[in-house]
Amino acid sequence: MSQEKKCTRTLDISELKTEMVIMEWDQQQDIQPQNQREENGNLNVNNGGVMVMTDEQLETLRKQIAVYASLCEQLVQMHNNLTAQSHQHLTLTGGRLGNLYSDPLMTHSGHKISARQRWTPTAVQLRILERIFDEVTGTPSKQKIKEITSELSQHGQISETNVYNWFQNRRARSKRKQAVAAESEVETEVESPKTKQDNLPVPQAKQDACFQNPQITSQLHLLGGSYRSTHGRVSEI
Amino acid sequence: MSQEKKCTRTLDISELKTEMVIMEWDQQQDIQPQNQREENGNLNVNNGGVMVMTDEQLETLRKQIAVYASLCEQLVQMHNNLTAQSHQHLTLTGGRLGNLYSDPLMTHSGHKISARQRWTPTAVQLRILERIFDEVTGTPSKQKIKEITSELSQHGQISETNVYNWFQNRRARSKRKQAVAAESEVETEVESPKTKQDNLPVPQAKQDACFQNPQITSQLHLLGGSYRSTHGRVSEI
DNA sequence: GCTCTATGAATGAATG
DNA sequence: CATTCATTCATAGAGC
Repeated sequence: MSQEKKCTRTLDISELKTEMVIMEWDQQQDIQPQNQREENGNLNVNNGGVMVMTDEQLETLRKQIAVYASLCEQLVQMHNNLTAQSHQHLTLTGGRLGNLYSDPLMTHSGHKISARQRWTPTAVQLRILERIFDEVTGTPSKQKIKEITSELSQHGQISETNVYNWFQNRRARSKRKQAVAAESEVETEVESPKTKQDNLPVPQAKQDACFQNPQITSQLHLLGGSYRSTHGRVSEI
Repeated sequence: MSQEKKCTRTLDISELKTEMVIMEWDQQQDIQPQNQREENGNLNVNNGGVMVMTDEQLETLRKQIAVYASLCEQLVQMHNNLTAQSHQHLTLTGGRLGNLYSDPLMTHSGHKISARQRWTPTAVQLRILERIFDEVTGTPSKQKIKEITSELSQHGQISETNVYNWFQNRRARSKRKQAVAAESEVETEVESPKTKQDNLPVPQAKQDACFQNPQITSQLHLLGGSYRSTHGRVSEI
């Protein structure tokens, strides 16, 4: 990465921040336009299928949309700056959200490269899973799995097996992580005299000891993602 | 190294993260129905300027916001993937839902502790690993891993996880190499050389509607660029 | 410096 | 559950 690009990025982010602040204001209006259900007292819908709201509320909605639009624009801009050299660019076409459902991969020369086969939790699903994971001890029962699956299916393709596997893996890896963590805890107490490089001229040798700490390491992987920058490969959402 | 530069960016993004949490509240409505917000009185009040709109119109607004919100989330994820340094990650967490997220590793005053660095075996370590790899068939037991780690630590920073991963990868790739080699023998006779991206025989994706809100999934495809649904995990403190 | 590749690491799924 | 396998993601370095 070049120096210039970094500078640019920082700038973009700062601007983004500005917009977000506006959103906070919006949010303080405590309007819930997103709410799909006609909650009691939330929206006043009369018999004619007509909904009544104040100018102020409408204005809030509009502002929120504007903020999001602006946000998206800037995020896209940011992305383009980041990938300015050789990667693909994003485009936000007009205010209208077009329906470009085409997957570039699929449309290229009929060469179908398949999308991934294995399930990948969406951000939302993952959040929910993590929450449940913290709440519950042990692997959820069969019934519980069903419920969770049901809930998660609202946010993307998922099966009970996925959920089951996820909990199995999550538990196992959480456990192992702890074990290793405890291990390094002991190691840190005993200062090993030979831990440093008695071994010489390897330039890479200087490393922050922190990266060896499993606790930290796991947390470093905050949000993984599957974004393939090389070859411009794409797959579905 | 470029630690300072990363640090700078961390500052900006950490703040942005905070704002993003707020941004997300829209989406949370469907996910966390049990979370009660103070909705009463907000939309019913019509003192003075009263706005009347149909359900349809309202729905349009809602959708638009939802689309943008989702877009933003996706964009943020893309950003994370592009700037994959761990502490540059933006995070969208259900902050308003009692899921109080705080990154213990990152003081929001902007001082990062460490960046992720991946382990790189030294020449000596590699030689030892290769030797052991040839000696042993299959995966070394945990005990064995410990021993190896211990030995290798004489020659540089290393953790058991590193060793474990190394063997996993080494074995997997050795295997794959053989398979590909055998395959290409047959291939060369009949067909032109295949790229190594050519695997994954399963044709069409069955996870098209994999993103959270089904009604807006198609619109998310408006992004002409390459990205796909992400997987990832939230730090568990 | 920009791209490409080898490879460390993460993780869904499978197996015992 | 404990391990292992398979696949993919991300990146440090090599090469142009």
